[in-house]
Amino acid sequence: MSIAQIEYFVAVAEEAHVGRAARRLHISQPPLTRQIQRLEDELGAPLFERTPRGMRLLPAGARFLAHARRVLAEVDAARRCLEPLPSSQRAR
Amino acid sequence: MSIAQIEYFVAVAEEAHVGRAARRLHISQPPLTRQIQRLEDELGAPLFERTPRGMRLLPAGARFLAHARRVLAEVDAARRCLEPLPSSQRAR
DNA sequence: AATCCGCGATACCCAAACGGTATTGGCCTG
DNA sequence: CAGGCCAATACCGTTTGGGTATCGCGGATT
Repeated sequence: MSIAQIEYFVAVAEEAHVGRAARRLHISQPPLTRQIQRLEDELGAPLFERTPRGMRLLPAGARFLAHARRVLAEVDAARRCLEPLPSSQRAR
Repeated sequence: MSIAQIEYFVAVAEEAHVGRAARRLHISQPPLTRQIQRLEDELGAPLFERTPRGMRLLPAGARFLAHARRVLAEVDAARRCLEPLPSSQRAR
C-alpha cells in the first residue's frame, strides 16, 4: 500500500468514476484502475461495486475511506512540519 | 515520500545507525542510505547529523519523527480496518 | 604519528513497479 | 438492435528500488 494508492482510492471514492478521478489526478484511467485493483487485492476485500454507471463504495470501502483520509491528513502534517516558517512561530 | 521511506526513517532514528536499521528492515545498507537522502531532499532539510559513530537526529528530524509515527499508526489502523474479525465485533 | 576499523556514501547493475496508448468486453439507452 | 459509455486488459517504455562491491573519512589503538 502506497500513499499514492490511498490518494487514488479517495479520488475514485469521491468521484464514483474512474475516468473523472483519473483526470483529477492527472493520470490516465488504466493505471488508476490497476492501482485500485492492487489495493483491493492487498486488503483482501473489494472496496467498490462496479456498475455500468461507475463505481459505488461498498461498506468496506466506506470504512476504509475514513482511515484513508486520516492517513493523508497525517502525511500532510508531516510534510508541513518542516516548512520554512513565515516569521515568528515556535516548535512545540 | 512513500510509506516505506517513513518506516525507514523511523528505523534509522531509533537505531541511530544505518547498518543496524537496515538489518532490522531486512534490506541492505546502501538503499537505506539513499532513501534517507531522498527523504531529506524532498523535505528540503537534513534530518540527521552524520557522525563517525552513526546517525544523530537533528531537531528537525525529531519533529518529523513524531509525525512519522502518527502516519504509520494511521496506516496500520487503515490496514486493520478490514481484517476478518475473530467473532463478535461491530464497526463504528 | 601511523594503522586499523567501523561508519555512511557512492558506483554500477538488475529486477520490479508505474504510467501511457491502444483495445476489449459488457451493460444500459435510445 | 445499434451506439455509447464504463471499467478492464494487453502491451510497451521508463522510472524506481534493492543488491553487491567499493570508496572516503573519521576516531581509536598502540
